[in-house]
Amino acid sequence: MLNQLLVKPAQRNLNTSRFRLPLATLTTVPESPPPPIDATVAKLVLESDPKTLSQTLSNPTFQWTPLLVDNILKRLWNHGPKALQFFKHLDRHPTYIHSISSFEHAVDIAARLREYNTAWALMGRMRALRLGPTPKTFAILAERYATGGKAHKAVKVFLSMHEHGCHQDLNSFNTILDVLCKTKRVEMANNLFKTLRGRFKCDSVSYNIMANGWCLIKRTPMALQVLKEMVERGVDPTMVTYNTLLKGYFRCGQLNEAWEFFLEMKKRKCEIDVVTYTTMVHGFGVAGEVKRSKRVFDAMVKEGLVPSVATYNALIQVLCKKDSVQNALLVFDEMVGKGCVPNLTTYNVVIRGLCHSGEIERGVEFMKRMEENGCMPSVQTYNVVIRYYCDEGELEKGLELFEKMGNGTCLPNLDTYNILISAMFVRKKSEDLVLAGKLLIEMVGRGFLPRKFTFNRVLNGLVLTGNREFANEILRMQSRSGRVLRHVKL
DNA sequence: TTAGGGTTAG
Repeated sequence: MLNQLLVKPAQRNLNTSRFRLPLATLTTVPESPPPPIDATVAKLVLESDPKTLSQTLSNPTFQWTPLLVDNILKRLWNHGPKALQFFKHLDRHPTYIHSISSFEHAVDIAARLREYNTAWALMGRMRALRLGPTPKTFAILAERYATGGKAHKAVKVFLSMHEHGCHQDLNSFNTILDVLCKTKRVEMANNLFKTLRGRFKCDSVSYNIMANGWCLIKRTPMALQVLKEMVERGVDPTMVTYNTLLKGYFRCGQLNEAWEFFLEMKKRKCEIDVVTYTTMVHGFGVAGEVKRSKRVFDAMVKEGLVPSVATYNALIQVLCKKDSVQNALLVFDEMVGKGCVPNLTTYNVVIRGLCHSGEIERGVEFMKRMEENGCMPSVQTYNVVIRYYCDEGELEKGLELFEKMGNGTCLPNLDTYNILISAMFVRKKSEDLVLAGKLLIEMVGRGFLPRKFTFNRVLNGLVLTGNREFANEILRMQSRSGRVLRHVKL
């Protein structure tokens, strides 16, 4: 098993005679069910040589459409460099022209890799083709700057929109406020809000975004202040405003205040909605008040409101965490019985619950079940199961799932690599450390930056297990990547 | 991709 993994990605899956066949032939291979075309092409891109990729993609067998290209980019999401390679090669195609949404995916991917120059170049190309950039393109770039720790750049992006041929309006202003708030730069958002709220004629959405921002950083009094201000300025609070504040109280562990606020909402004849109830079910439950959580759920049904998938998910998670998986599964069956279709989150919550109570195999069964029900396991699903396998010392089973991800349609992400690399230190075996090194190299190649801690840990591990040569190889890779993370002397 | 409720460890 380990040996298989040690093979470089390019050499993996060499049963690729299928690969060279035109796609028309591929569909006749008696394999059931045939993978969707975007999965096939994504795999082809992953395993092909960058030098010949253009030629491969020029094959007239491929019927490129914006939808197909978008789906391929989504599949390659967790292999940014390959995704961009694919996009750029196709950009040189003699007849096909990328759509706005494909460009926006590419901008997103480039900015996530912190290749901001590439992102700007793509936007320049959009403009040259008269496809944009659109307000959404700027929103994407701003969000990537903000999540990459460059909030000031995000604001600059917004302020410079008009210079790139894109008009600033209230929507784009609200978007930048939201981006800053969601990345916890609430003070910065507040400054921008105070400075420009007159110019953009802020509406309830703007105030709701700010209130939510303060709640996210647990400063509920400031959120109340926003509520007060909006009323003073003649902007009516909405259900979103109230639900935001309610959630804020729960986030701070202020259960009594949350309850009082809920009663106040009722007293003022607010049309308490399903979001209000979901917030309550979740809030009381995760605080350990399972009975109260269930009571709220029952009260909601009694009042004639229909629980949504999110409401069921909240209750199921609460039962998994604070009660028993058995009871959570009863609720799962109940929701299905009532015709409420479980979604990805439902399955992920149940699978985590099962794994946490030591029933990993049942969790894996649920993975099969979700697939049968047309809900494909996500990278989070895999990560949960892999993590619990590793915690239980079943590294091989975790690696088996990891292999399945690589072969199939759900590429591993940063978390997956971190989980597996950490697991490689448990047995203190030389071969495990070598595998950790291979994983480290692979993740860097896919555009994920390991933390310094991870780098040093792997290097130290390799040196201590006598793999000095390999440790040096990793160091060379590290210096090639232009980042000096080394704190270890070999 | 203009706002609020479900997945992220005890």
